[in-house]
Amino acid sequence: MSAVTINDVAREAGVSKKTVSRVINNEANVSAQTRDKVMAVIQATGFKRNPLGMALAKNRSLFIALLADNPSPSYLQKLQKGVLQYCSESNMGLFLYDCSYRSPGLVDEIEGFIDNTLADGLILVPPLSDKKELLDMLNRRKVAYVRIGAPDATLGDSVGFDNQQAAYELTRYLLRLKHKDIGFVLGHPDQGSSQRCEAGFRQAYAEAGLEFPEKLLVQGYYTFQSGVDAAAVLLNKVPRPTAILASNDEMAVGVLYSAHSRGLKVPDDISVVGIDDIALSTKVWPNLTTMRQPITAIGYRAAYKLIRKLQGLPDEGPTSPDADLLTCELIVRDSAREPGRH
Amino acid sequence: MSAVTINDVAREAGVSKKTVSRVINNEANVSAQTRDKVMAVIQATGFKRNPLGMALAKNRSLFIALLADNPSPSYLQKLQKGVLQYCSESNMGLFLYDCSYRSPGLVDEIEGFIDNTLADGLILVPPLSDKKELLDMLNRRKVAYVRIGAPDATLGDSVGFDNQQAAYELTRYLLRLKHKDIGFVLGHPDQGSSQRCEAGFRQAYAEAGLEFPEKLLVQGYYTFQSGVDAAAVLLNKVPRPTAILASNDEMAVGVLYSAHSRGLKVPDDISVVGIDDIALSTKVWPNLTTMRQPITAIGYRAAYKLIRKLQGLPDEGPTSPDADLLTCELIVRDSAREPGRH
DNA sequence: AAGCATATTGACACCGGTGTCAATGTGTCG
DNA sequence: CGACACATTGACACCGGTGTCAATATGCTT
Repeated sequence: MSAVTINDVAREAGVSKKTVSRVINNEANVSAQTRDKVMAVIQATGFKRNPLGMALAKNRSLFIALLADNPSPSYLQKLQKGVLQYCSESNMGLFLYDCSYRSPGLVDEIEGFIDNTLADGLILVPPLSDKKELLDMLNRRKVAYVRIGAPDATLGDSVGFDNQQAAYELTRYLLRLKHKDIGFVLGHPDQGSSQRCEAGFRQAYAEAGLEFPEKLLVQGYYTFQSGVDAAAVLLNKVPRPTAILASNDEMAVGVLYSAHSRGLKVPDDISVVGIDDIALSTKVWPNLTTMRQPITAIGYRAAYKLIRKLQGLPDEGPTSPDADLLTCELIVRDSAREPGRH
Repeated sequence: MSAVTINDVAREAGVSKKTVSRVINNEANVSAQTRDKVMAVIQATGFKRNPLGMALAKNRSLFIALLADNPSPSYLQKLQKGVLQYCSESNMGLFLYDCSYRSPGLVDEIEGFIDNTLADGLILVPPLSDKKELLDMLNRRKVAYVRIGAPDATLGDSVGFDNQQAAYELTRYLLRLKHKDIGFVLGHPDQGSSQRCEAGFRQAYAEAGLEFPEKLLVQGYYTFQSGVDAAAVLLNKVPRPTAILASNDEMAVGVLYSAHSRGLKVPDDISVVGIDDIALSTKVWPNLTTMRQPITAIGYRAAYKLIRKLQGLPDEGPTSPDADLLTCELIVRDSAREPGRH
């Protein structure tokens, strides 16, 4: 145990606790002489302030929590990494909490979690970040939070990326490759991102003056399995689409799997593309062509926003209104090419 | 904020704080009448005890931390899930801390983390769980921990699974399929598990009365990329091995990738098997034949052991000496078959 | 040198619980 | 009925910090 307390330091330095407190908090109005003396004792004794004592006194725990249900482990992993990074830099602890989006007691469960940990703030991962009842509870309890996902002025701070843009550009890329019959795998119907992706597909078709292939739009749920299932439907269509665009990479990998398992070659027989660029995307063969979402950067920025807010410090990041809508980037790899060059 | 404190409850119920404390801690020697009265007030007010106040008073934070560096995200994900599950059940918070095994300041960094969070105990994921300096520091600081990995009486509590057995059985499976030239991808040389795997390979060959193919033993590091690289070496051998066994699935997936990218068909041209059974193993094509390690169960049990110890309660799990060495199971999927049936 | 503003410091209460110990109340026994 | 064991309860200090405010020291003005 870090046995040495503020009292020990005070006694040793011959000053009051409060003065030591002033020194360790870098407060003004401490004479240089006193400060040096106290600092010397702190150095000598190896004093570290006890976060629990401080938390109790300040009514601020110095912990934040990452709340997630688990659509794509690979995505979460990257996000977590970014969050953790800023937490380390700012000496905040990160709690992890897994919950089930569909659980009926979800809001109560999370309320219990907050009571148990007194986390100062939360980072909400989709689909939790769209859950109105949850946000209501947090607002009522005055728990700070930052949402991962598209900005929505009515829902509070968020950091996300532009799904519509991503889907739009990716569709344009496929159209440019001369694909016309493109199958689309939608995301989870409850999540706003899914609708924005769809809007992006449609926008690209509209701009190209092509009719949108309504029959090739299949529901997915952002999971690997839903990608497999959606592909099973699309690959049975006659004529078969020459390319499939999934709303995230987790599903795109499912599509890839489905194609392989019925003997199709990717990209010779069919092109497959996704959105996100998760670790998984470069572990499958062929590597996935995708729109890169800066997931780790999003996690980092979300933690930054939350912690700065908790500290009462201004957000000193980029100040443009779109600063929290990070941009995507087309990553061309090996899973898509022009059709019919078999 | 959970505005209602123990003082409010005490005032409302007309008893002392201490009596309320007794009630919420289920202590003996409180009259039924008093208990009921206090309980009623607790119900009515929705009182929840403040974990920080309690932590400070008891000098126990009610948090544990999962310390990991990150060899295989998919593995960590599963482990984390098990740990989280027991934490939820026992109302403990779980901190996450990412660190780099190779960082020279690792031990100090972790010591700083402990000072910052006052975590009661740690769960150490390999390769951290084999790091002697780290364990020494934790012992000196009297921080409780449970290691994930093979039992080693000199290193403290651990939960793990029997790598040697896994590698042994998997090798036997390949030999039974009539493979003779099997390439082996070792794990990280610093980790005990890697040596145990190797021992398992050798044991299976020895029992079968076959000479062990020393030339087909290639170093890996438990990462995807190291699997890709090791496979590149093995697939260039003449004659080419008919099967490759990687010491974990993350590397096996790398092998799979390597095989695909040079136009080999799995399992027609070459069989590939791994150990662990992570989520990734069923997202690639073909699905990986592997030895299933009950990763989530290991995480759960590790959290159980740690938390029971912190609570001063006995470990009521299975009492056999091998209780913490969980057994593996062969999962036959599509990545291995008899050689030469092309 | 007196008068005043300002810098420095510490005493003390407080955050929300728990531990110790003494002060009661209650029951049993002789 | 007195003596004693034991159950019940509360007063108070304490865990390790921070906030408030008053006391003292210092510097500047006139």
